[in-house]
Amino acid sequence: METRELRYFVAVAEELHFGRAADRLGIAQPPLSRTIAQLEHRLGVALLTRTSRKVSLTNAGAALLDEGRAILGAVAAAERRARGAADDEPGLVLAAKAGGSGELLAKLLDAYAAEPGAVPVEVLLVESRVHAPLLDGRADVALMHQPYDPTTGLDVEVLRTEGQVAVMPSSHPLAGAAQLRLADVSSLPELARWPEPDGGYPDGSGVEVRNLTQLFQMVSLGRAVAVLPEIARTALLEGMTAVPVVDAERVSTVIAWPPHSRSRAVADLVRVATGFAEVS
Amino acid sequence: METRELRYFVAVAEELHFGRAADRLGIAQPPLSRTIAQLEHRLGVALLTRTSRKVSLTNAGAALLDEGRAILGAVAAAERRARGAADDEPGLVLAAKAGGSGELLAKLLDAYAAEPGAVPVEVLLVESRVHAPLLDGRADVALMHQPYDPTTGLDVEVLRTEGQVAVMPSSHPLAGAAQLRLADVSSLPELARWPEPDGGYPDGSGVEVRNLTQLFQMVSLGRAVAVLPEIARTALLEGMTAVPVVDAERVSTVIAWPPHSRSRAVADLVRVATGFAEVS
DNA sequence: GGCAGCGATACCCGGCCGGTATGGATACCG
DNA sequence: CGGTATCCATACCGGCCGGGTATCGCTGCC
Repeated sequence: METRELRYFVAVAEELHFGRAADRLGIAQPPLSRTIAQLEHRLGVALLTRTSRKVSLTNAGAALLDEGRAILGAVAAAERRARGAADDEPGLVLAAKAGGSGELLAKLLDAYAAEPGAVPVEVLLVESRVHAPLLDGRADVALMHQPYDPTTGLDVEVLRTEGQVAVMPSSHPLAGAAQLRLADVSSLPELARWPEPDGGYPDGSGVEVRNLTQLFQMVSLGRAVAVLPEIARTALLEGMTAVPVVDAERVSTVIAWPPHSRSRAVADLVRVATGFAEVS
Repeated sequence: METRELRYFVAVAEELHFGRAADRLGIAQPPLSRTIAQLEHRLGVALLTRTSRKVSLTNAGAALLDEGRAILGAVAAAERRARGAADDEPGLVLAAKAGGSGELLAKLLDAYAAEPGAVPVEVLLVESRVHAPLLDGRADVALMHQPYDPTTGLDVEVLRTEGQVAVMPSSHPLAGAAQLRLADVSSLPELARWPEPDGGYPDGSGVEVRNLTQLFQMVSLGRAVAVLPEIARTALLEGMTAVPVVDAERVSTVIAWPPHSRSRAVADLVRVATGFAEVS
């Protein structure tokens, strides 16, 4: 199976339309049809069922779509990393969620910079989907949060685990409580909504926010409530209160890297991170 | 980058010899040289340094070799799984180390079989390198042991963690001890040697064994000593003694599966495994 | 200095990838 | 109910590229 075939198949499987897929690939439709047919023939299984009006995936097709996407990502990552490794380990790229664990990040960078043999670390701040830059090779390491960020296909080490707090305006009826349960909060109409992995928002009446700055502004305006890791306490603004949510799932801050990364620098960074996470 | 190019590059990088690599690939040497040169040109980096007497890897080449092997494995796995998914989820293949955690395995199979919607489970017993069948698609799930088996690039759940014991002939001078430290055992000349991941054996004077049956036989013959997870106690033969090694690293039995495996059956099996591991 | 080994280069051929034109099936519409 | 638009498959053709053989150039080594 060649990556060309895989690219073509993924395009068709995503569009479920040969014409549009061919368009997206920048080729004509007939060669695309032919290539898919050849692929199916060589695999010995049908990947798509097509009537002349509708294309849909078979089981085998669905499986191949999943794996194919991962493979194409890995190929892109391999190319990028091979190019990057050419100029003698020029530095690391660390991805982190903007506004995430700022203090931990700062400590990590400082501690690593003090290591003998440390290389320059570039920080790549992303709004969401922190794992994406790891999978396509734009970053070498990432700080992520379980269970929020998918860590599938990555190697991880847990750095810190913490409970969660409900962050709300100090004027909120629940702000006086010593502690809350998830049920108290989850049904609130002003519960802020975060983007799903696909970029859309879940249903609900709360405001839609994309990052912590927006959220905090909304909370301080009295228009939102959210459940966040305890560390968010350190960033509270005027007029905001945090109340522990005792039965909320515990959140782990993890450091993650792609498997098969034998880079000395990544190994050092992970060691430093896990090392000082224990004493702090 | 096409998988053909990657296959060719990996062959050359492993052989460090264009002629032998071409032979292994079943093609002539000139097209191979040309393909590698094209790949380097497109990537914009040198992957190999060749004098007319010696071929060696550059940094970029070493990086690409690692990732390339993983990608080729993933491609093979994708093909196999696509073929497998064709006949409507015919069953699961579970890989486990032969003689490993037999009792846990039996309980797992029983518990899963009792689940509603359970599919037939085929057990693939392997001598070593349990992760290999997962990576190339021959198995869907595996029981592995951390830190012995590499779990890089896999998703895992820990099932059980246990200490280790030194297994030795009852006649051994240390057999009377209530407990031992690693230092007491690691320097023994009769310490059995296991294959490394590459199939070779480490240096030492102890016997070379390939599986538990061989090892136990050697121990009962008075010719070997080994450090094993506690569970090995249940399988001791006549004339063998197990003594706890208090400072040995704790060993975790984990259930592992390839990332991006959305199969219902795998999810069920993992749930069952983690569920009863807690109560047992 | 001759020779053996190895990778690079030169050149040719055939297959395959991509293009255009067209066919056949199906849903939709007047 | 026939016409039409849409969409995938088929037929056919041309150019590129992947693979082959022959050979060159370089480098250790006896």
